[in-house]
Amino acid sequence: MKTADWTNSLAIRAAWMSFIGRSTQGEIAKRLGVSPAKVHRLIAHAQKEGLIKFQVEARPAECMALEQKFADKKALTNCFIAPDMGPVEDPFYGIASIAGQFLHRLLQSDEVTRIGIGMGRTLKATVSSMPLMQKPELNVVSISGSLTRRLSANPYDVVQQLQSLIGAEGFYLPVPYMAESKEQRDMFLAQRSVQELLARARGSDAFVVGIGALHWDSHLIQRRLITEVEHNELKESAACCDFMGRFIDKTGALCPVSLNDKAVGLHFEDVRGARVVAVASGADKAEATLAALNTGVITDLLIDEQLAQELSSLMENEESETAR
Amino acid sequence: MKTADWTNSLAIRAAWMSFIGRSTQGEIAKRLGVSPAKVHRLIAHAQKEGLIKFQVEARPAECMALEQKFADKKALTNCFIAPDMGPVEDPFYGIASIAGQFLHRLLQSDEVTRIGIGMGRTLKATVSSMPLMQKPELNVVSISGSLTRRLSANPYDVVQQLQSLIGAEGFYLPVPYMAESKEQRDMFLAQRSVQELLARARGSDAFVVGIGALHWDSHLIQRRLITEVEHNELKESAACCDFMGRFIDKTGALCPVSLNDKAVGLHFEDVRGARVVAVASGADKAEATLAALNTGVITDLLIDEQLAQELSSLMENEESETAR
DNA sequence: TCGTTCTATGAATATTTCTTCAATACTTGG
DNA sequence: CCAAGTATTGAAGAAATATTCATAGAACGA
Repeated sequence: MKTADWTNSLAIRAAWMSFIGRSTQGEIAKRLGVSPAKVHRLIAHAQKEGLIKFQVEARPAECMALEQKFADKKALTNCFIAPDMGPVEDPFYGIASIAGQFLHRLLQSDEVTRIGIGMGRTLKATVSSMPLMQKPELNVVSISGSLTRRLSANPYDVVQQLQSLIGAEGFYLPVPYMAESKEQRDMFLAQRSVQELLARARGSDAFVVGIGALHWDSHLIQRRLITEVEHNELKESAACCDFMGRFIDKTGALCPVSLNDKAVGLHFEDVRGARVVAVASGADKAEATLAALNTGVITDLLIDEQLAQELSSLMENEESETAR
Repeated sequence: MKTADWTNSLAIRAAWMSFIGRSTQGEIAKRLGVSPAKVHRLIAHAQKEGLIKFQVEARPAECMALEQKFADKKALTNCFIAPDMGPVEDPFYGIASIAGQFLHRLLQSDEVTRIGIGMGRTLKATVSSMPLMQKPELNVVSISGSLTRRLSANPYDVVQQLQSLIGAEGFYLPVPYMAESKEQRDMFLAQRSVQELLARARGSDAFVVGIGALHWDSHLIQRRLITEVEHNELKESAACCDFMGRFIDKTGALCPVSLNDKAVGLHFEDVRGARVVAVASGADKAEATLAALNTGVITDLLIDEQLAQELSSLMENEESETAR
């Protein structure tokens, strides 16, 4: 056995003894014939490798109450809220953990043979926290262009990652998220290969999408996916959400902006009626999330508690406005 | 909110912050506004409630090598070996953890709508370590009598536990594991209800069974499921394994003992060809496990490393004998 | 072969987690 | 309403875990 293998094996064994067997590192050290410090390092190594997964099989009552509320008011099949954990190293880990589990279950079930995947940091983190699984017959397809306008690869693309995680086949859409113009979009859409990929995407059994907020620091701006001119146009309109590349107002209606003729990916109307899982996190996504929910296409909502809190109060306002 | 609910909610939140958020108990205490000692107690509480699950997504190379060997030599679909963790509080926890995960996956998949369940400590521990899941449409059926000869309930019966874990319907076989005599067995089998239950059991998509070793301290003797006379008869024969209530020798053939006309549950020939998952642990089960494997009905084997080691050397012997 | 650099190790130490203990609050039976 | 028992609490101390540091050993280039 090679040294690296042997070290790894030892690390895994130490991890088992520590987490499953609940032995102390001292006991493990004695049993394995190494120093306690080494045991600690072995376990730390195994953790960094992502070999060890924790799972808390419950959520605080406050979260569950909000889940119920959202599910009722917005007719959701499922709603899960990751508890707020204060300022931690990785702010996505909570939502990623809960969404990862959900997605894992969804993909295990034999209902899904083809899954359409969107983009975003939260989605990326979600897939990172999923346990290994084998489901080679699954099709993983991109539902939106996954390049920047400069045609460089988008670092938040998750198809690749999910594909290799489950040993499945992946289909990218090698076009930008947003075309430069309506004409350029039509040019992309005229391509046979793009048409085929979009048709394939449309035929998915389930979709997993992120929700984009519109702020100056949102990744659309930061990553130069849209120009400042386009952004100003958005600001003039009532747009508060980028949902699947379309810009909508808080009622979930499309806004009359030129950008709405530039997205290359699937339209949210293309997925209406299918299983649509939305994953989002951060209180600043509240308006956007409400807007996306109001399109009525989302069936499953996975968010963190901060967003949930904010969303809850926004929904209160929405109701009192409607009542008036 | 009631006090108990609130405490629980707090415990769950503390658990999230500790395990998912990786905060120290001190940080959590500050954030939650309680003393560090209380945080520790909250987390300990959540652990005792079984709300926190650990998972090590890998096994040492030594285990995987043995898994491969067994899968090849005995034509298994799956083989998993739980790493040895030395003397720990609960010696079943390792195998239970790995078998629980396996069973969880098996039941998630839509292949299984009815599952036949055997008996035993290892099986009991396995079900205990399974995560909560909802699958109310699943049928859980007992494949063997689950009472003692004195018709008291058997503490190792797992149907009840699995049933309530997944919110499914459970079917017991309200007869002893072993009848007192062939005649008594026939009397039980003549009962309409028993026939129906056995027919239902036979129709299962998958079976999960334990493997019984024959020692003086085995639970057959200890729990007075057989008499000393019967046991002596077994000793005269070459029997080394109780597999689904039938006594077989190391080649997997039925032994000519009167006890083999007394089991009330399904015969292993009834399940041949179906998915048969065997769970066993402990080096003293090695002969019995080899015997059970040699019947050729087992498709999936879940054992611990001690048993695997012993089984491996027994298989070496078996081969050299056959070669002769 | 030698020297340089980088990595891996265990002892020492700092930090965190867990347990004990004394004190207080909360039940419960009279 | 009171008293005795029981459960809960935080502080303090014990145990375990994590980090630092000095050193030894391997890997690489000359």
